Amino acid sequence: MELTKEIGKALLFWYDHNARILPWRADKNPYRIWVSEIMLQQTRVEAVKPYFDRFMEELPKIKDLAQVEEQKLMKLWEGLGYYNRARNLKAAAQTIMEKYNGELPADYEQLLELKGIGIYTAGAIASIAYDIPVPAVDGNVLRVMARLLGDDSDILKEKTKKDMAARVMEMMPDERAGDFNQALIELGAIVCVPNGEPKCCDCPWDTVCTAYKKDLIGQLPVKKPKKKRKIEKRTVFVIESDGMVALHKRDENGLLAGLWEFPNVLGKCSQELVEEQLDSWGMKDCAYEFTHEGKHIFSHIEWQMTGVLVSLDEPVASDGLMWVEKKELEEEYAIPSAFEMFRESLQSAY
DNA sequence: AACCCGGGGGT
DNA sequence: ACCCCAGGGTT
Repeated sequence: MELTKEIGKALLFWYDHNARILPWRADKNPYRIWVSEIMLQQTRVEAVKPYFDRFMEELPKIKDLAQVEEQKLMKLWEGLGYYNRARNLKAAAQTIMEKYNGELPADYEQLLELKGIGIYTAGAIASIAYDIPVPAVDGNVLRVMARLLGDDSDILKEKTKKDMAARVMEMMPDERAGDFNQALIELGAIVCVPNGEPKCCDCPWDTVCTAYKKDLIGQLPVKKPKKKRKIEKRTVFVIESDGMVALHKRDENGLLAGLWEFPNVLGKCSQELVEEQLDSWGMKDCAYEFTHEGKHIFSHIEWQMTGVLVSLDEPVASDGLMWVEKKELEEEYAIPSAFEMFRESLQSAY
């Protein structure tokens, strides 16, 4: 089907009357737009909101981000997931200080070279912050375009993304590239939704949408199915003594890299295995109790966890364990959400 | 191209 | 249980 600038303008008109008011839409500050785009990667608007303002308040300038301590950075990101996004953000900030005089470059190719900025994000920043006419094709746009065109290509394929980007450019108005890209995304987020019935009656494209006309909305877009999650059983130890708790720093590579956790081991431990493990930490014959079972679901792994609460008369120095005050734990140490449920057994330990 | 990387909300 | 989300990096 033929896509025209007129179709694009109709969407822009709709956006002008329906755009949500969001913290990062208050102005066109490139730094704010950059941070918001990174936070929004694979993350819903509602999840980002509480993090964004706090982040900008703590690190108002790119220079602040370039100099922030790792520990503080992780604490600001705690619970948001995909923690390498934050590390890449800092690395890119340092590059910007060194190479670009502290200013985010107004150039698609230069943006693309920065860590954590891929094809989508480079397009989003270039268009939204600088009104450079480039596409910004995310999951929303792919869904909207597949339906608009009645296209059953696998939207996860790189070729499909490239083709769709070219089709987007056919509609892009001569001005307001950023608003147009955001309009496409906005349409996908609040009208042409993925779960449940899309609100086609509210869509500015109801008269041109191929999927709507041919009643294919339920069958588009096409995505290759993903593989199943693996299940991992773990035993998690909440070890406390005198207002302090033992933490372990995760490996710098892999899942939840470099974050803090309650010490834990693979597998569901029997009493014997629990005592063996405590023994290896030099906590022989101490009081402990099994607390609760819980699960945490990641994209590709499911943790089924068993909690063990250990109360010691005094902290014991053990290899790989670090004792911290409970207050420090809350204010300084970033602990991923998977362990959230075990914080409560810490409360009840007093 | 396939895999890894979080967490939460909707159905 | 399964879907998806303002994706990017690594292999």
